[in-house]
Amino acid sequence: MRTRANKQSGATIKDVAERAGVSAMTVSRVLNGESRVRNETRARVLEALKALDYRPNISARSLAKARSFFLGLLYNNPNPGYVSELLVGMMNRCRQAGYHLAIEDSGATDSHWANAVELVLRTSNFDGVILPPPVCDFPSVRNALEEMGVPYVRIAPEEDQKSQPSVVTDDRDAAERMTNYLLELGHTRIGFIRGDTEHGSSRQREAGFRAALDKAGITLRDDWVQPGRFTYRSGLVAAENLLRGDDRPTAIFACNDDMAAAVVAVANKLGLDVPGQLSVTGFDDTQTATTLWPQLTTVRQPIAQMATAAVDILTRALEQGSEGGDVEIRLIPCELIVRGSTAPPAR
Amino acid sequence: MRTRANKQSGATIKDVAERAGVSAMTVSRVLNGESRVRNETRARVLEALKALDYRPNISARSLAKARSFFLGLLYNNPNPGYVSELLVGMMNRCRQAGYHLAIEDSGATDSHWANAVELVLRTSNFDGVILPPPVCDFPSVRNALEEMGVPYVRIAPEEDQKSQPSVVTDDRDAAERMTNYLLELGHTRIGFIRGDTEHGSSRQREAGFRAALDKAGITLRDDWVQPGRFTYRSGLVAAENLLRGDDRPTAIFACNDDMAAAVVAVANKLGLDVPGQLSVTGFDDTQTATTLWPQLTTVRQPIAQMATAAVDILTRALEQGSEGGDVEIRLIPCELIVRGSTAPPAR
DNA sequence: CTATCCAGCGTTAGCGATAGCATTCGAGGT
DNA sequence: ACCTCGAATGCTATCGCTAACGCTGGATAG
Repeated sequence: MRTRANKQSGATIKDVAERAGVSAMTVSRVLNGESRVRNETRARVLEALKALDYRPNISARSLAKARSFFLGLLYNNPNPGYVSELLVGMMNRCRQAGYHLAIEDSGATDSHWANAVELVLRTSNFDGVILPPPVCDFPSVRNALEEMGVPYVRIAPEEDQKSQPSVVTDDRDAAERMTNYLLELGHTRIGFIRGDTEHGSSRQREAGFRAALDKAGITLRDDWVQPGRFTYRSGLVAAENLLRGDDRPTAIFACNDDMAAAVVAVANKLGLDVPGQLSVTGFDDTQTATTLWPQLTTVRQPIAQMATAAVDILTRALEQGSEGGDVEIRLIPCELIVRGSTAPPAR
Repeated sequence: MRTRANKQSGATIKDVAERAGVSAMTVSRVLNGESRVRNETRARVLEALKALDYRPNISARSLAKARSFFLGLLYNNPNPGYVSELLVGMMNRCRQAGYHLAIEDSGATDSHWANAVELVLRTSNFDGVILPPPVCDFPSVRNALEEMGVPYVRIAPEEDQKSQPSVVTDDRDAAERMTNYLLELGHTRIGFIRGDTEHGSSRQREAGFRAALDKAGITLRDDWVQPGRFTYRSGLVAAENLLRGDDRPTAIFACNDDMAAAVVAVANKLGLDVPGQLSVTGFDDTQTATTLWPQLTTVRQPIAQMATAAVDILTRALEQGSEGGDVEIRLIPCELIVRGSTAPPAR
């Protein structure tokens, strides 16, 4: 007889029942905090539970309940800081909700994912799946999930925001507020560095930036919008393009902190004082933002909050089953954080 | 009847068996690539499998096999880059080995962990657990695991390296090699910035550093060994202590890249050229090392390799069961990476 | 005083898969 | 022709737990 599963003690619900002088069903009821069990009976069961060091067999429970109590996180985010914060937030909430979190990754993008996802789901029985950016916008992944009938939440998706449960951010609005802040400081010559265009948030941020300039009646010069890929290195190139020559912007809005850091580096190399001669803003409020000197004015996304919200939405949907009412959407607003990298333009 | 578990298609092994005109047992055998099944039969089963879009129910399999096919990663590492790389490495290997990876965290340290770990294991049935640093050296965690009879591997543990399966690094040796490299460049005035003393690797690195100096017959000045906590900020303080005044070291060995970056920042502020007037070395070869200018000479730990090794060791031990032979220890050597932050001392 | 109801608990029947035999069937030995 | 043997496959009993329903006895209603 193989006792590997229950290791040493290996007390089953039956053993507990026997010791407490009740049926296994009653023990199960106590365990699940369920319905009516007399207090005295409950006490006896609890005593037996403790005495035998009972540990429920999750597989058996899952089988009977037709639920695995595992949520899957399908991620593919190259930003370790982001992922890390997300993970911690999710884990905490999962524990509270009685779920576990399993993670699956694949370095690939979009098309390669269909197979990976199918494979994963074929061998996992997740109750639900969480899709952070950019995976949340991969059609192949969403198709696979829908075909297999696996519930999922998306975090900060760009498309179809309303059709599926998701946690959405106001990237666009935050970018607009950030731009307004620069305008209020007196800047009119503002450069922009894009993020990876595969990320929806990247496009949102640009949209917000443009909207603010538009409303202020400022025309954006084409050569002041530079491509970037969220990496420090891409930021260097973009910054050099923006800052060479004398006819340069007095402020630069970079789509994330790493690229903003690159701007600061280039400015230093060119002998431009930040923020005296050049204001720089980032996005995300990662570690980089405060590691740098001067510290970056940036936009903070409450990542942990987004993580818990995602778990909440998903577990709630699972509890409700399919009768569940509306598609739940939760908006988590970003926060503008002003630090030392911005100032009024030199006159 | 609730079909929630198997969602739409919901074909069970029985359905497959029926369609293929065999017994469920035979299907199971095919699925597990097991023993003798006639080719023709196997083909029929495979066809049925595909036709019905069969997906095995992991819970049922786990129950019958007394194995969950889930490994738990208990982590508490504040370094997102490290964790992230670890995760990816583990996930890939887990997938290959037919396991899933579940993660559990708790912000707490040591003592607080006992409860957390117990709780986790009580509700999870992990087949085994992986302990990266610094959790691998928390006695409370190890005790809990041993009491519950859950197999585990440790990554880069400091204590009891031989008594339990683990993946070990040669931090000490690498630190010695790095120091020798500085000595060979001609440095004799070398400062050192410690890491978090809770991490075993931190102590190992210091030991290696001291050993190299010893062998070279160089006496280390007490005030040239500064405390640090692996953070950029702690590096700033340490660097200022080391570099103020004229009687300063010509090289600084920082226990990780972030602190080395801080040293470079302080040097720049003081107008010291790196590497002309000051050589700086880091450890870990994180993103920081190459983001900086000049790029850091550092030590690279093959984290992904350590991750896969850990999974390998654990799964192998699980397959073997308890008869398994020796405790498996795998050494993953570090690599010295020379970049631009080091040079011979100015004369 | 009897019918009704429900809290409190037990019984039964699976959930979907696999282990451990039992069974079948054809090949080869004597 | 009978027996042995092993490859290929089926049968049955779990694995540990819970849903669904059934039974009991006392409180309540009429």
